[in-house]
Amino acid sequence: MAQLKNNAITSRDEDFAQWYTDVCKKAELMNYSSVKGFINYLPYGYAIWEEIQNYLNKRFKAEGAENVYLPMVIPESMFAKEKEHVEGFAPECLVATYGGGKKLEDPLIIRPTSEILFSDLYKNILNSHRDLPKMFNQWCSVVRWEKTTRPFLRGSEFLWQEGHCLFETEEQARHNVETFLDIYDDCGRNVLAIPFVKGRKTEHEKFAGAVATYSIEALMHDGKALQSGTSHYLGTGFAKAYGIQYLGRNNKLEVPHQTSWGVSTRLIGAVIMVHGDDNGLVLPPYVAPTQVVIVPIRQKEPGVLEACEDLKNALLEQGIRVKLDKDDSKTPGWKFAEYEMKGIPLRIEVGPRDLANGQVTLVERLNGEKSLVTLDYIKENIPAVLKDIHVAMYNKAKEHLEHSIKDVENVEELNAAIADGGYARMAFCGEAECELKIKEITGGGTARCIYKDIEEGGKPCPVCGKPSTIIAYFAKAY
RNA sequence: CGGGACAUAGUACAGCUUGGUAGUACGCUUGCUUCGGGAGCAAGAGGUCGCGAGUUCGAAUCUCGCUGUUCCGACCA
Repeated sequence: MAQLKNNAITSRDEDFAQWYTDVCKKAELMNYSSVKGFINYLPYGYAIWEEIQNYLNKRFKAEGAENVYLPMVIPESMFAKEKEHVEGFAPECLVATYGGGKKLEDPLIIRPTSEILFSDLYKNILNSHRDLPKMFNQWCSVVRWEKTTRPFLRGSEFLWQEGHCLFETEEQARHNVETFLDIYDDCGRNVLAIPFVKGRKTEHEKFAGAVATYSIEALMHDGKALQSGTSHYLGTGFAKAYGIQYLGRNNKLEVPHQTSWGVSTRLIGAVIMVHGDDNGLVLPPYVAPTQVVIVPIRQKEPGVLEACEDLKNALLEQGIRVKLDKDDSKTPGWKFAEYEMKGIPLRIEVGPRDLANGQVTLVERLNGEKSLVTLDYIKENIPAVLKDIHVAMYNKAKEHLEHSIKDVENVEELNAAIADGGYARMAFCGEAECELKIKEITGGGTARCIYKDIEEGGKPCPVCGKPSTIIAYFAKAY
């Protein structure tokens, strides 16, 4: 383990991976549980997840999705029906084989995802075209027996939401896939201050059992991509395998078109790796569990705490998430460092010196800027300041993303671009074989998603020479 | 799943080579003084040295096995 002072973290540019782990631990987002590959989500980390949930739940419900909760286990016999799906997930399933001290005749698979259980549910409740569309979502955790785990990025168990919908027509289903991908994109733009590239996945990268997968892909500070959300058009494959049917407008049995979409606690990892710096976490204001922290200085002096409480109440009334730290066993300096580690967007320092002039000190986490402002200014302008910070963070991340994108035409250029970090756009035939070769040549570069389809007359694929059919974003990914 | 590193108090580490009383710093508790960038003094609490075998009169230290964490690959949200 790297040599660290007790409360210091590894420099971001010196060792990004270690920096990431340090931030997760020192900002008290998580710690390691005693179960291999499983983490404890600590209050501060979980609170970030709750902010994401709050935003998404509102958006989902506005689209007509309803929250449900289904069993966490799937009988093995039921699992086996959709062939591609099984092949994709079977290797990473955790299976319970004993119950009540007896060996189970039909072992229970801990859900790695719930397409099957939703299909089973829909089979039973769908009768008529009048029941459609059906849009169910569930917030839950899933288990995948990962070989390598990292906090929030890849865990044996992670928290997510999975929406599962049924539609009469392919068109409606495909529209739903787009709608929810856009909601995820909005969540990045409006809440996480993270810009994405988004698009369809290549055949090689798509979800096991899907007709088409779409994803949003973020760019981390170290130049690697992170798949941050997916939306799948499942076609009728699951419906057929699991016997979902309804009586259509024509009085004939029809098979519905299915979709599923999800984001996970991986988004927390994205926030850390997009915005964090050498002082720790930097949280975008709208996902920060605490947006403003008030630190009193010499709080026993008359008037200091009163002024703090007054400010706090004024901010609370405006719906701002504010914390007043009255713990006088910690010095202001300690608190400054602590709240910077935790990435709280704004800090207000309230001490007798400034207060005598009717002022307080306002400090921005993002750029460290300190300014002396009046109490009235605080009471009136914090929402605007938070918004400015959000915009600045989004723009900074967007500049990083856009600056990284390079258009390349052959494998040599692709290799160089990927070695530089960030995304490279290149036309190719879109076949899995070529993608695998590209991965080999570039030492791990994969097609993240498709930028554009080429209708006709594509240049020869740089790998196999067949006509190119797509232009894809390539990058190394987490 | 392969390759490397690591495992000693809540945290970060020393001690191991050459076996013989469990250490340091920070944190924690109590009290006082402090408070505008990780405070000072004083007195305390806190450990079956990851687990299991073996060698030995005696193991944190030597040997073997296991487990976990971490980094780099392969595989996947």
